[in-house]
Amino acid sequence: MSKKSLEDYLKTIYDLSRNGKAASTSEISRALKVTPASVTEMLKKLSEKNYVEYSPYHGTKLSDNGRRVAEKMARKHRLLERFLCDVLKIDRVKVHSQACEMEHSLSDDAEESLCRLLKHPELCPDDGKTIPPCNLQIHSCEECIRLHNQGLEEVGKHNQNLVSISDLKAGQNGKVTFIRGGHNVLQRLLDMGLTPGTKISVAKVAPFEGPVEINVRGSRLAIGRGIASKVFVDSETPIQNKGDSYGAPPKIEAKPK
Amino acid sequence: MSKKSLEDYLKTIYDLSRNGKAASTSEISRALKVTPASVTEMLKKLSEKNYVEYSPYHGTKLSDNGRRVAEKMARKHRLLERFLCDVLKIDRVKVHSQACEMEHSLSDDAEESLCRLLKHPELCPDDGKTIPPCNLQIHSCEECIRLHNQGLEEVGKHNQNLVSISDLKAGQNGKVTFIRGGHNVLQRLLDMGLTPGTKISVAKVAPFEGPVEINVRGSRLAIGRGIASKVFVDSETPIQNKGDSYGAPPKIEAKPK
DNA sequence: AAGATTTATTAGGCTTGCCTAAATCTAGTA
DNA sequence: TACTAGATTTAGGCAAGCCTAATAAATCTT
Repeated sequence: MSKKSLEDYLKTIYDLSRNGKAASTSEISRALKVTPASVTEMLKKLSEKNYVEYSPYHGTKLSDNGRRVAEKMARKHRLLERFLCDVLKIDRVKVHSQACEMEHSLSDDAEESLCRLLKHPELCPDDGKTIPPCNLQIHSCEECIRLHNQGLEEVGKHNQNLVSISDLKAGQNGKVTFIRGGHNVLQRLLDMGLTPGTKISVAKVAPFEGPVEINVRGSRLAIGRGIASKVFVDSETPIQNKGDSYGAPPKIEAKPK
Repeated sequence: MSKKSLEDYLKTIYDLSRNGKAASTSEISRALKVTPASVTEMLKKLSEKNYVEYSPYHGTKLSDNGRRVAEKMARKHRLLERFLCDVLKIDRVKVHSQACEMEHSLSDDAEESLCRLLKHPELCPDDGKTIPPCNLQIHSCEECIRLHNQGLEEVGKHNQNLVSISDLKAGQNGKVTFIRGGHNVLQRLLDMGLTPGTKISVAKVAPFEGPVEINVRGSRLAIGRGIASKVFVDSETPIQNKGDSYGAPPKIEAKPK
């Protein structure tokens, strides 16, 4: 399977299953402009390689593995859009398709440099979706800049699926792992005791972009949605599985030749 | 034929035939890391589509058409190297391979913006080769900036194969069409009468990067190699055909089925 | 200038990702 | 619960780009 088609399929499934539901074959087919038959074929391969959980006739979801890849692509795509838009001043309507082309060939090195160049942006210019954080083994954008200034080229990578607190539902919990933003943000969070390593759980999520209430070290804390979106946790409870439309997915088996 | 393989083959042939000689099948095969058999197959297709002049057993050269594509790719590649190197500060040894990946997906829009962002660079950081000029219908980098500041998005494109005066051999001639550089360069050339539209011919080329003597409007002029490399002409005599290793290339015919 | 060596081409296959047409499953409706 | 429309999967094919092995042309040697 070529890198490009792997990435395209995973990205598509990622986008289609953001609501927690499994992506249907026909949705994928429409999004990628290939026939449903081709999609089925591909899903079997992706499932074999453990990128997706494919349940014939019932839809497809990403595995942790697949989500990792998809999130990486989403990050590269959105950073590229920002770059094309903010730096190269490309017409906003052309930005999306050009980023789609380039996302497959942007190296991880270039991705990180681009992130620093763009000052660690938060949102995609095209659709306002948040840009997933990097997978470097660091705890904040501050640290990224500091390490880079010190000339440390090689920074370890982790593979966690980080989720912003603002994307968590009430009841979910996790450990603070990454903070997006500079001095100010970092300082404010420090003051509230929300430093990397801290375990939190979400108590209540106010509707309409209102504040999020979280439990930290026994006490209750309300933080605005804005700042919550800058705090990423390594989630302990599986996210987005409540809209699950089937139980234990019947494993697909390779047909005998 | 996919865009990527088309571009890869043409770029390879372009690089291999810079000395004016036809590229051999085995050289291409080595460069692209595919077997000679695969190269032969591809050359037939490229020849059918008029990208190359393929003379079985005797080597391959780019057609004007093919050179245009190859030059475009070379430009994108080298601009990308500059960008990765100068702006993203990517390790110099990694820059070439990353640019190779990205060159196929960089749009023409982005190419031009990148050129402006990088201040119309002249040389590739990797190997010091010159970056081919853009194919916009303008006569200098000055004009590019001016038009862009006026917010004129759409500028016509021409399709000429521009060649730097410093790449011409004695006896070749052409019409000045594009000048790379800002005010200073433009002014100096203006003073010498070398403005866009002027016809020139090369009288003598001094060895070891020495000056180039050219005939302009009846008088003789010696200019340094440095400034000569900034003046591009639309060449009237076919360039690089003296090392020709075969006469009229026997046309390949499609075999009957 | 005739064989030996290198270089290039042809023939025949393989894999990937796509397609169309036919069969099969699911879900909604009577 | 049986039927049907729509969604999905299976079966069989095709084109692109690559490969290996066999053949043919060009070039080198003596």
